Amino acid sequence: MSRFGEVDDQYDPHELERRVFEYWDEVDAYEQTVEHRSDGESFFFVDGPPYTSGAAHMGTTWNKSLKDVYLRFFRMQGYDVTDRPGYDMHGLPIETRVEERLGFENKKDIEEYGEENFIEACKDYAEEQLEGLQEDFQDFGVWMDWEDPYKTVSPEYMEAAWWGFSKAAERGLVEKGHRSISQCPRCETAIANNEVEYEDVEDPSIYVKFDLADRAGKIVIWTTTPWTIPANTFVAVDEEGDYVGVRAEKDGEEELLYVAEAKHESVLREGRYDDYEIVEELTGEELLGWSYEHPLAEEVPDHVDAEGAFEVYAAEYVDTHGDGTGLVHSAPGHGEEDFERGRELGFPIFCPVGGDGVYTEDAGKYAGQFVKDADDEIIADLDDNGALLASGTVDHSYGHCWRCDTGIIQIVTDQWFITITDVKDELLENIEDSEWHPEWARDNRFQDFVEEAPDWNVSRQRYWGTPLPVWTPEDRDDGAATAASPEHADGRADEEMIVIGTREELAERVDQDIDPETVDLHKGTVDELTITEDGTTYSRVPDVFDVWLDASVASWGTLNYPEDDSRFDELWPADFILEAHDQTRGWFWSQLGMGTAALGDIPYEEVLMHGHALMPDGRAMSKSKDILIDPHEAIDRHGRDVMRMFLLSNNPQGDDMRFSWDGMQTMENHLRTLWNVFRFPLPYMRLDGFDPQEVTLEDVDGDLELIDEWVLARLQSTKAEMTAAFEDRRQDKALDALIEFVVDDVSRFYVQAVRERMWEEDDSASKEAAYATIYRVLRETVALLAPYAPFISEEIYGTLTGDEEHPTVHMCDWPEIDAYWEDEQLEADVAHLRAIEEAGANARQQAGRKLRWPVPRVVVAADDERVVEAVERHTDLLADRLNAREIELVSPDERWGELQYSAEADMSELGPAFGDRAGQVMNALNEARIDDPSLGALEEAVSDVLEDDESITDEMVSFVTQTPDGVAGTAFGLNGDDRGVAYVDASLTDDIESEGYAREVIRRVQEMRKELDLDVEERIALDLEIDDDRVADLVSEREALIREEVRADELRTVEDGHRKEWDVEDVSMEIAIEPLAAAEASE
RNA sequence: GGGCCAAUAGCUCAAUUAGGUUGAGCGCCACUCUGAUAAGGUGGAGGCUCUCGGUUCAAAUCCGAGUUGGCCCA
Repeated sequence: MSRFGEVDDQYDPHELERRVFEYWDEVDAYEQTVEHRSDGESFFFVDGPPYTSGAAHMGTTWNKSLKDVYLRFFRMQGYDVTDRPGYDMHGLPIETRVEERLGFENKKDIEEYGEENFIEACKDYAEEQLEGLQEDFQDFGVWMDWEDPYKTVSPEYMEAAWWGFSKAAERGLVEKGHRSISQCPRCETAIANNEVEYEDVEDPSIYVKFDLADRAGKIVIWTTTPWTIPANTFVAVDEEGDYVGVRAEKDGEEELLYVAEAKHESVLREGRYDDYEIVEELTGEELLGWSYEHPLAEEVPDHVDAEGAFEVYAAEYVDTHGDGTGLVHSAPGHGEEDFERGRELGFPIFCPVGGDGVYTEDAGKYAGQFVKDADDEIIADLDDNGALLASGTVDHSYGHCWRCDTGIIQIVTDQWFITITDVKDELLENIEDSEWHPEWARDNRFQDFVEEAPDWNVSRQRYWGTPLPVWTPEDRDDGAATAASPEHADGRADEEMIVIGTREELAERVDQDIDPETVDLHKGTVDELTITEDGTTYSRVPDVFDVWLDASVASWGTLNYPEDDSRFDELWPADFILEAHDQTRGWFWSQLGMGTAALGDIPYEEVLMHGHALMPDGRAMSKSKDILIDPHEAIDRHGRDVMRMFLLSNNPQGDDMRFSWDGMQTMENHLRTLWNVFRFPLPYMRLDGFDPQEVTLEDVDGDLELIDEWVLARLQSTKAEMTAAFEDRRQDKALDALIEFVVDDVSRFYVQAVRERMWEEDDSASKEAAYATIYRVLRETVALLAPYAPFISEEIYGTLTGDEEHPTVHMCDWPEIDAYWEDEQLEADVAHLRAIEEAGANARQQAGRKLRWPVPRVVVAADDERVVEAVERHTDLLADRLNAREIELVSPDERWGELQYSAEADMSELGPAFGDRAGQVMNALNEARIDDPSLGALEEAVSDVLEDDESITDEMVSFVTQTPDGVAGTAFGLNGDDRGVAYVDASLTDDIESEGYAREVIRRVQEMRKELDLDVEERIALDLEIDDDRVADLVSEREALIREEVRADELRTVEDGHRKEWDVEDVSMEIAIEPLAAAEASE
């Protein structure tokens, strides 16, 4: 780009972004930036891989924008940043999508289609989705290594998963277990607890009476899963709970029922008993050992038959005040807690249900039925058997498969586990080694989650995943999970298993001949491989890994470790990761678990945890319900920089972000302001041939004016504030600081103040100083903005620097604070002056005097010395900004005449002094009006509310001036504290009217010049006719001023020019102008 | 059902680690200004600080119990 070249009049994000994309491509901006930092200190960032189903939504967009802003920031700070993006491409979600595409209903369809074909289809689908995501991310302006993303389906990445798992196995943390798990009966696989999604559904709610075997009466249980009754093995009670025996009467018949004392009324109400009477009070302990009869003993002849079954036992999971009856039907073949307790009690694990949710032959009468379909029949049978006390329905939340939305069932199957509960202490210690933003996410939420976490079931009975690298002896049944295999009830690891860690090891040990360089590790290939050692042949366990395991190894998978071990030692663990809060149960957790199990360490040092993107009305976005804001629409409406700025202006620490079109518009306005600030000095610099390399700020130091020094001081404190905010991981606060600087300080104040210097036609030191100042300000501002809005920053940078600096702004260093230009006092001074100016403008408006008209004087009544200092040091600047002929200062210990006073109360003083009457005293003080600002006068004015011995002290009040007639006054303050009052004396003199009218004329001529679209330098002839003779005289006194300002070389009658009638303060004027250039050119 | 977080102007958020008369930006309305300006300036409307209790002379702030939303867990 050529320096100070012509730029668009209007900020046009789409055209600009298109140009910048082209430019980046042309100069290999990304590659050059990476190369530029290749000698820097390493910074290891790991990308949490998005799942490759569906397009980028606003949440993903926010996430990637956050990553981009921090990676760019770290780069600008000099780090050599690892920025390899990743994609999570295996797993059930993709399988279900592909099943939908192919019209499959269940696993049988897949088997018929062919496992290998299905895996191929899944791979194609994932790659297809990846392309879409990748295009989106690039389109958002995110700079990562798009040429070489890590993919969880690549051989080297799958090897990283194998390696991690094998390290965990070496540490004895891998075992095959016979456990109660959540099973999706449609997908026919176990799913992890964190894949279970809870939804409100209507289920049966039944109360069942179990006949006691060796005594009179019945115990009553409650369940919402009638289909688990066939597997009932025992009933649990709370040992310390209170229970009652109730003699209940219905239709003339009496029954003796045992339930928790706290629940007896509600249970009897459910059973619609006519009357009842408590006949016995017992503790849970007294119920222990009571035996009962299985209510479906005949229907399920193969039911549990073991010593001690069908008796009452104590269990911790019983609550005598919760739902139900205080007696809990327990089936170790189903529920997780039942299973644990059943195993403690040494019961066989009876689970008459297969992985597809269909009852097996063990279920007797119900064999072959899907369990949920059997509920009605079971309820009817219980009723027939006289065991049903009540039957209804209940609305409650029940677990569903996260992908296909099928209700899950709890069954006991064989699964492979990483027994992270064995290293729970280590996990909790490792958490301490990580720094989280926000802190509470680690100390409360994550720690709680880890403390509660059960062993990690890593096996899935599916196809599209990383195969378990486990081989077991062929003659044993270690295959896909089968229900009910009581012989494995101890659930310990198989001593004879072989766990393979790398492809090389695989090639060495398998019987078949394979090439480790080219072997694909998916099921299609590895299922065929066997290992024969010491006369035993081992075959592979057919399961694949839980997809969370894939992502859990990203910290070394990103480095292609173990295949490539060149960087692992130097880089691992990750310096920084950044994801949304749902990842506490996901990636934050799986990485901690895997890192600890495999290497004994947490794989990341710093976590930035952001929230979710919500709809403008606060609802969660949901693609399936079509409740969403599409990032592409946001870009279409406002452009990429604006969308990024909006997203990045939100707090990234834990809080959710509400999308807002207003917020987007605001950001566009800010960028437009920046654009205007940027393009304002360009024509002047171009005209004067300003060369920032020749004329640096340091060269013009002696010619800098106060306002220049001030804006430079503000630039230093803005950099300090931004750097601190970035280091605190609050890029939103950093952006706020930058916007305030650009919009408030540079655009509204500095540029307003220097424009006249830039208009000067002759060369001047002051103009050069202003050029150098604004150049430095803009040059550093675009560097500060670059991580947020990389496109507009690039264009501005290119226009400012031409070929003199880096090819791209993103190679710049993060601007450092230059102590030389720091000036806190000046910043504070100007803050005071701006407050006074603002008050003065207000007072002017009250007095009906426009800024264009000078006023004879402005009186500043200062409340404190700091204001006095500021005004004394910068009187001229203040007079200029307020267009006042004179500034008069009234110091704090003086009074300006003709003023009245009131008092403002300070509640922090009144409170302790007056107690509960403080409010009353405050009101009296606020309403008081006195001529003399003394405590005595004030006390007199509020004497009604004061008691005899009470007085008002200095600390309690501050006096406030009341505006006298003829002068308008407005209080000014800083940070909410009053610092004084600015009074504008708006009286008129001939001289003032002369200048006022002259300025009115100038402004109208300027507007007419603009209407003709004249160049700034264009000379004109001016024709001015004013009806009012007095005003005409006043204006003619300022003829020279007018001619200079509007560049009127000639004052004469204009025949054919641009002519207009104006009404100025009720005086009508006729103005005509004509450019002289045309005439000159023709001569 | 449990845990964590949030709740302040129409919207987004502040309110100085530890109570003291609730503020800003955006949006809206009116007026005004304009040779960088789809800008700017001034004013206005808009708040039982989610509810109910408690502590205190005094609570947006501290404590307790709820309500709503988000996430997590069961």
